[in-house]
Amino acid sequence: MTDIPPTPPEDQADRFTRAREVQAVALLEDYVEMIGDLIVEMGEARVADLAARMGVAQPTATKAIARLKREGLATARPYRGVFLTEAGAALAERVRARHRVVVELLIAVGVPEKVAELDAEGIEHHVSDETLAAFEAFLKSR
Amino acid sequence: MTDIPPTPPEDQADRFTRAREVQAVALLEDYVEMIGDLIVEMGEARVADLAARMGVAQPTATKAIARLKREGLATARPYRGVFLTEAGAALAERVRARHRVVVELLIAVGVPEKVAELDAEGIEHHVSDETLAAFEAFLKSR
DNA sequence: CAGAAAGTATACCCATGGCTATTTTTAGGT
DNA sequence: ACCTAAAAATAGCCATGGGTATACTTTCTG
Ligand SMILES: [Mn+2]
Ligand SMILES: [Mn+2]
Ligand SMILES: [Mn+2]
Ligand SMILES: [Mn+2]
Repeated sequence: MTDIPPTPPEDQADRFTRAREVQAVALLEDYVEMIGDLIVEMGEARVADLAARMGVAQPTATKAIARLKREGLATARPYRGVFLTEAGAALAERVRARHRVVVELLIAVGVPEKVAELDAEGIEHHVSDETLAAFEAFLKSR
Repeated sequence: MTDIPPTPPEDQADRFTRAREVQAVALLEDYVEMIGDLIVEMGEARVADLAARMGVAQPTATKAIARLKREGLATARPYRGVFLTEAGAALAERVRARHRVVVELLIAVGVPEKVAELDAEGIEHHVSDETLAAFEAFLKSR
């Protein structure tokens, strides 16, 4: 009869480490998605519009764009708009698709639409590929 | 025939503002939950154990405890353990219950248990009371 | 009960992501 | 064309949350 080995602390720590890593990219994900939206809706992504939609001051958006550039997700020419790189556009597409699935799943299990939209904005970033696949399977099989 | 009024930018911004607010309390929630766990399992919550389980260096845990004290969620006597206040214990209980429900819901929609545990650690903080209620109703009605 | 080991606090460092105030550039109107 | 208004960049501030290195207590052990 073997005892159940107690979970070692560093294993337990993994989930927190993961959550912290996710948090670090969450902002980038929301920005690339929003830049993509603006380009589609407006033909271009201006810093002022980006800031307004993200609910931050304009210099905050400018700094976020600087980070996107560093990460190779966006380009920008001073006083002109912001553009997505290949990588940025690809990320935006994945993020947009995941966002949709998360909202749909929440609605499917009975969350009111408005609330689903609100909560999904934070939840989405923590949804792994495996969880996303499970969500899609669940939605299909209803 | 009225057009559908386009969502004003500041409304869109609300969800991002909310996500940022949630993020600010997420760490506190995980710490109080873990402090509660340690007290139950070990009889006391030591800084070193807390740090190990959270996956951070010891001074990082010490600083987090300072913040918990400031927020009225914990007390601590130097070189002795950490304790929860009434408010801290109440928060820990709510957080623990919510965590369980989120994990169960993920499993219920087909997410593998291991993955559910991982993803839930981040997701839980973004689950509003309304969404939590919907999750509970869904789990009950299966 | 003295010395060593372990645990904790403290002092600094860094990056992120908010902000306001100000400067610089671009765009528009007369 | 010029002047002005709007947009964007820059500078400088703050809090948070991560880290190392080191000092200080407490605890254990011979
Ligand atoms: Mn989001
Ligand atoms: Mn989103
Ligand atoms: Mn958590
Ligand atoms: Mn948790």
